[in-house]
Amino acid sequence: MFIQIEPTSEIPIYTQLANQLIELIASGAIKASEALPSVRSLAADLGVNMHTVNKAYHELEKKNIIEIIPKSGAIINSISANGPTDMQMDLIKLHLKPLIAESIVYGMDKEQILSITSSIISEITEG
Amino acid sequence: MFIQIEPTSEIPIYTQLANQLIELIASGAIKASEALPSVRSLAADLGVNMHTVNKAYHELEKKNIIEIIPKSGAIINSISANGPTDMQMDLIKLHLKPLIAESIVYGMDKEQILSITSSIISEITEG
DNA sequence: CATTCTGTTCTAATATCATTATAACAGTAA
DNA sequence: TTACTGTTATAATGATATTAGAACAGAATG
Repeated sequence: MFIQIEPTSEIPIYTQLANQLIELIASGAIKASEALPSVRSLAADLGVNMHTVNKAYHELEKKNIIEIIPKSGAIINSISANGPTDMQMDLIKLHLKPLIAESIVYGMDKEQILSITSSIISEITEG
Repeated sequence: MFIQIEPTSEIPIYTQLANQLIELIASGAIKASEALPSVRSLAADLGVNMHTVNKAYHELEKKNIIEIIPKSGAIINSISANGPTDMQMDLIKLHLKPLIAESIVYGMDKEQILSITSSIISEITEG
């Protein structure tokens, strides 16, 4: 499990962790029905508190990305074949919009924005 | 100035404000060399504290989107003709990556992601 | 020149969030 | 039965976010 936490980042540790787990799933490095490490073991590996990891896992569960089985562990849900739900789509757009607006203000045009988006997708899916 | 603040949002007020100002600039609703309202008047309009607006303005100044002239006011910088600086580009990518990874996990493919990105750009630039 | 407006700075209080630390509990797996 | 699991509870600490009030000094305006 290749995860790197930066304790001094302005991004909360549990968010960094959730984001990196999402990237690992998106890349295929972790696959559906596989189990995530226990909150205690991952916390020990990363040098953070158990509750911090637990919080990250519950964030992923809220997004329907993993399923937490009480007193047992967490397993990864399969990637939706139907695409995102309306709610998922709305949240993605909500967070995407300010970033795109910022890109425009920085002087990027439509082609440039689509180009870096495309390159990030390749970066994730092709490693 | 069409700005809507949701006090109960999990997104801090100063971030909501900064984001909406960025969108107004990206859309052309506010143009370069125009002055932003004073922190006191905008705070009164929005029903928030002066310091909250001041914080939003300084966020925009850190991003080189506006220039704050001490004891005078804030004016909007012109959109960069050279495109983003390396630092600006890196930050955009850093924040874009987890969103794109999340989209992939939700079952979106490359074309769908590029499609909604394109639609958001149109939404911003064409109103 | 005097008034008003401006951002700046300071202190202060409150609320929320993030993180860590222990500890105990109850279900699961070996 | 033993070890491991997520759950829950309490507590403390530090950082943020927000509001409030006040004073200061430069800028704009009449």
